[in-house]
Order: sequence, then C-alpha cells, then structure tokens
Amino acid sequence: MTNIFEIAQKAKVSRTTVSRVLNNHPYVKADKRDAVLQAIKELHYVPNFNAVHLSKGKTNIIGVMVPKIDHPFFSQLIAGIGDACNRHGYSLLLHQSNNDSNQELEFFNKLKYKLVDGLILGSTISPPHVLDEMAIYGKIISCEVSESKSIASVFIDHESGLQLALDHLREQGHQHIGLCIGNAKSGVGINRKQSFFNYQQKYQLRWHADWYFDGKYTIEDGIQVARQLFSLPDRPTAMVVGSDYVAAGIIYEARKQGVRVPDSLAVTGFDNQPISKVVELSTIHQPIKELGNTAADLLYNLIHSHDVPSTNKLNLSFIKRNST
Amino acid sequence: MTNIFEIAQKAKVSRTTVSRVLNNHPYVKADKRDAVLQAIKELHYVPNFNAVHLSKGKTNIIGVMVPKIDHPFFSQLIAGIGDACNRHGYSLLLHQSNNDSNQELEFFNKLKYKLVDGLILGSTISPPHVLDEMAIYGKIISCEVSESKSIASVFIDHESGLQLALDHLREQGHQHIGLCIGNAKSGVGINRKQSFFNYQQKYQLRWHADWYFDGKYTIEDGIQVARQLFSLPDRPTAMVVGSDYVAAGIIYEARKQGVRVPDSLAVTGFDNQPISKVVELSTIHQPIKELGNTAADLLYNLIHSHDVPSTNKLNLSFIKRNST
DNA sequence: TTAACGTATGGTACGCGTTTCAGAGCAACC
DNA sequence: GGTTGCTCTGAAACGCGTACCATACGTTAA
Repeated sequence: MTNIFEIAQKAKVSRTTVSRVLNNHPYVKADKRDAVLQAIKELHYVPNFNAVHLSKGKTNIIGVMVPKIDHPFFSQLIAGIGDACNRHGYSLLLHQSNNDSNQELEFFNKLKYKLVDGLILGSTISPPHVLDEMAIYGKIISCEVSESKSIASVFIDHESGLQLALDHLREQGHQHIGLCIGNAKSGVGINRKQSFFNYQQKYQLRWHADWYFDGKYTIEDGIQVARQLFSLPDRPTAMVVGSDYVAAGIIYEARKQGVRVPDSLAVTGFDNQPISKVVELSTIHQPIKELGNTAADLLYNLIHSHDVPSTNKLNLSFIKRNST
Repeated sequence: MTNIFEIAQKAKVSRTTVSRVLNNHPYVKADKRDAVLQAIKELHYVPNFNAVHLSKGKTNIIGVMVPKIDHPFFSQLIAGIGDACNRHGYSLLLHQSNNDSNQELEFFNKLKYKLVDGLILGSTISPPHVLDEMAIYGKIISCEVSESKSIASVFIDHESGLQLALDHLREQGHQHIGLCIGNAKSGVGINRKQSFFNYQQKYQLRWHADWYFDGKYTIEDGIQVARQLFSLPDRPTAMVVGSDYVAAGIIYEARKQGVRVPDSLAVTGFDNQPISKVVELSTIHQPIKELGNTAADLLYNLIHSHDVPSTNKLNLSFIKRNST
C-alpha cells in the first residue's frame, strides 16, 4: 500500500506538505499542490483513517446505544441521530444492548478505548455511578431522564403528554378513565403511572383497579386488554394507552365485538406511529426524530467544548382523530 | 495518558511482553504476567484501539448502509445484523444514505479508508461498476439481488414471493391485477417488477399502464394511489403492493370512499408488519431478521477467508387475511 | 534601513501497539 | 554428547499521518 511518504517522494516534497494538501491547509503553493495531487492520482493513494485517528486523538465517530434496534421508538431515534451525523460529518457506531448490563459495559468501552468521541444513550439500565465513571473518558448524552450529574440529557416530557390526553378526555366529559402502559418499572413507566394517578386525584376521577394494565406492548396484547375490558360489569368510558400498537389492538377488537369507538369506549394512544392514522386513533405525538437530532447536536457541541444545558425537555402535542 | 511503554517500565519487562499479556499470548511466565497486570491496574492503563487498528490493519467493525433507518424493513434488518455482531464481537457502523449516491460514496469510503473491515448493503442505488471498484478494498455483502459479480448477496426470493401472491389472486379469479412498488431502481424494485411482468405474460393477464405505481413508501402514498385508482374508468380488481404501509393506506382510503375490500378491490401487502393484522391485510411474510443475521454471518466468513456461496436465497410465506 | 509580519516548506518527534526476528535457556530424544 | 524442538523474552521495525518548531524568503511599515 502506498502512503504519504511515497507520495512525498514522487512529488518531491515533504510528508508535511502532503499532509497539508490532504487537509486543505492554505500555505501550499499551487505548483506543489498540483504535484502532490498528481502523485496521489498516479499511485492510487488511499489515506488510512486509523492512522489519522491515532494521530489526531479523535475519530469523528459517535456511539449510540439502544436496547432494541427494531422498536419503532428507537429506530426513529436512531434515524434522527443519523440525520444529524450526516449533517455534521460524523459516523455512527450502533450498539444493541438488549438491556443487558454486560453489553452496556462492552459499549462504554468503545469510549474508553477511544473508538468513539462521545456517546448517546437511547436507554440504559446502568446505575448512575457507572455513567459517572465513564464520563471521564468523554462526553455522554442521555435520551431519558438521568440521575447522573455528570451527563447531559434530553428527553420527552411524558408528564405533560399524559396531561394533554387526560385534559382532552375530561373536556369530552369522561370521568371514568383507565390506564394501560408498557414496562411499569422503566423510568418512563414509573413516570407515566405517577402522573396519571396525580391527575386522577387532582380531578377526583372515579377509579377501579380493573382499569389498570401494564406489560402491554403489542397489538395482540391490546386485543387481550380489550377482551378483559369488555367482560367487566363496570368499565371505563375511556382508556389512556401508552402505545399506539396496543391501542390499535383494542380498537381492532372493539370493532370485532361491535363496541363503538369512541361512543362506548374512547381510546388514546402514544407515539403517533403510522398505524394510528389507519385506525383513526387520537394519540400523542412525540418528536422522536427531533429527540435524536437534538441529542446529536448537543453531543456535537459538547465535543467541541461548547456549553449546553444539562437537561433539555421536548414538548408533545395531542393529535385528535376519531377514537375520542 | 499512560501507554504500554510505561506499563513495560513499571513491570520491568519489554513492550512486547506487555502486548503478549494484553493479547493472552501463551508464552508469558506467570510472574511477568502478574507484574504486568499489576502495573496496568496501578496506572489505570487504557488501551488505545486506534493504535491497535492501525497496527493490525483491521478494526473489527463492519459498515451497514440503509436508505432509511426508521423504515420497518431496514430497522429489522439492522437488528438482525446487530445480533450477529454481538455474537461475533464485531461493532456496527451504521450509515443512512437516503438513496443519495453521494452519501453512498461517502459510506464506501469507510471501507477504502480502512475504517471498517467489510460492508453490508441494505439497499443501494450505485451501479455495479462502483461496487466492483469498492470490492477491491474489502468484502461486501448485498442484501438484495446484485448485478455485481464481485460481491456476494443474500436476499429474499421476491420472485417466488410475488408468485405466491399472484397465484393466490388468480385462484380467487382475478385477471386484472395492478402493481405498486417502492424504489423502482433498487435491486428489489427491479426484481419485483420483472417477476410481475414475467408472471403476467405467462398467464396472459390483462394489463394497463395506469395500474402501475412506484416510488410509494408510506400510508399517505397509499392513500394517493387509492385515489388515483378509484378515479380510473377501467381499474384492476386486485393490487399487489410492495409494502404493508402503502397497502394499509389503500385500504384506509377504500373504506373511506366506500369501496369494498376485497369484493371491489383485493389488496396484498408485503412484510407482515404489525399493521397488516389490524387492517386484515393478506401479506407476504419475510424473514427479515434472519436476512440480517445471514448477511452478517456471510460477511464474517468472508473476512476470515472462508468461502461462501455467492448467492443465498431465503424463502417467504403467504399469509391470508381478509383483504383478498 | 531595520524590525515585524505573513507565506511557504521541511525535519522530526509523536500518537501507540503489534509483529518479526534473533537468541537464550532447558528438556527430550537418538 | 549432540541435535532437535519448545518455552520465554526483548530489540527494533512497522503501520501511517499530524503537529510543533525552525527556517527562509518576500513584503510592508516605522
């Protein structure tokens, strides 16, 4: 393989000058520049980025970790980050952790070992002290609320999102509202549950333990939830659901059983996935791509030693369709 | 930053021995090994992977390119590749091309510049000669049919998949069948189009140029397609659609306009995405994660100089629901 | 006229770990 | 006793590009 030394010889200049040409340094006279470019062409020179990275001490790569790549939330998040990377000329190293702490450590090592200039955490199960330890090796951005003081975060304000849905349902006259969420133990889950019950107390809505479901993620789950709901003697007039897919399952089953939506049961979803349009589901739009974009921009600024706010909230919006 | 030289000094051995310890080389006596490990611990030594990569001439990173990360097909593909990477101890560098040829070249350079050991192309618009040029710099696997002789491919057998759908429609008595696909210039697009028209000729199905659509990807696109279809004086009795989302859009609009599915228009989708269940769409199930897995395994074998078959087909299955 | 500054170029150290080669020590085998 | 072969260790070269410092020349300002 040819390297800059051979180019330098052929063009009768020093390696330094070759490097200057490659990096568009202004202090190179036109004739030398041309000679170098000519030599590069004739010898089919290809630079070796590993040498560049070693020498410069940075790679222009950022690491992104998510539990599951093919979850719609995370794939949109990654897409947003990917756009920002293309904009900034960064590459994206992606790691699927499956919520496994060993996999997470594996990923953190990429920063430690200087493979990446910074990290974006889509979601993590590692405790704050692990993150604090890693923050000494480079910049880290979390895309969820984080207890660690040493890393900045950007996240979607789920509490206000839930309020949007509940306000809307109350305006429509609903007083009996059920809740259906995904993982009750995740940060998002705890947050949503808490916000829901706070709201309920504040407005003294009626409540029944049968109106609560968790661990629901899929359309199938939604169908199950609907079956349970429809067998209740005393059922809610509206359901707030933490996932468009689950909500779609509920609507699907309602239609099948002849339960009219929204007259007999109003349903709201979460995420504004494409599916929500098809089943005419009122839902809460999360700016997920924007979340990814913002995370990448923040990281970019941090890497270039600009200050950024340590917590950044993004707002949601309620999208009214025919399910409420 | 401490490096192996300092470790060597502290442990009173040579850099070579330190390197041997780090790489678990067997020919190191226990006492020296312990001394090195002790020094590493005391000095908080962290290896620099950029130096390792430069020295070894490889990075254990593979590059993955897709047009759009948050398209369900590609996010599942990436997830499959990600699983395989975790299995093999490889990292994954992800690039979103947006079907832009400059972005594709940008990505190919990662291989040229030795940033990655090999490439997986989710889908590409680059002509075969570009791929051939790149293949001299490293191993490349395509996840769609490729005209390039120099790269191996693994793909889902769209021809037989399309046949499944068409056979089914013919059995139902359909003779007027339209086609709607995504990118007509991608390998998949060319393949599907070709297969469709071959089939059509073979069974002498009627045909009209208005029954063909391409560049359709989203639910919105499907709605547009439906509107155009329904305004035709002479329209097909069935549509074969290359995406569940587009198909869902068609069904959505049909329902809205009171066109009965499948009586007035039968529709088949592609992918068996969750949405197809909700709209009761007959569709073709693709083993997408397996595709990603296989692609990564093939690349792994190629990188380790094992031979692999140059073309690998995966089979599909037809899922009958109520849209046909 | 001289100091000061901008332009242009090269020498060399630096970033850091791996690998090849040479050699020493020691055991086993003929 | 001599040869063969394995275990263990280190010196030095190698992979490759960047950045700092020194230097030389031309120009402008004082």
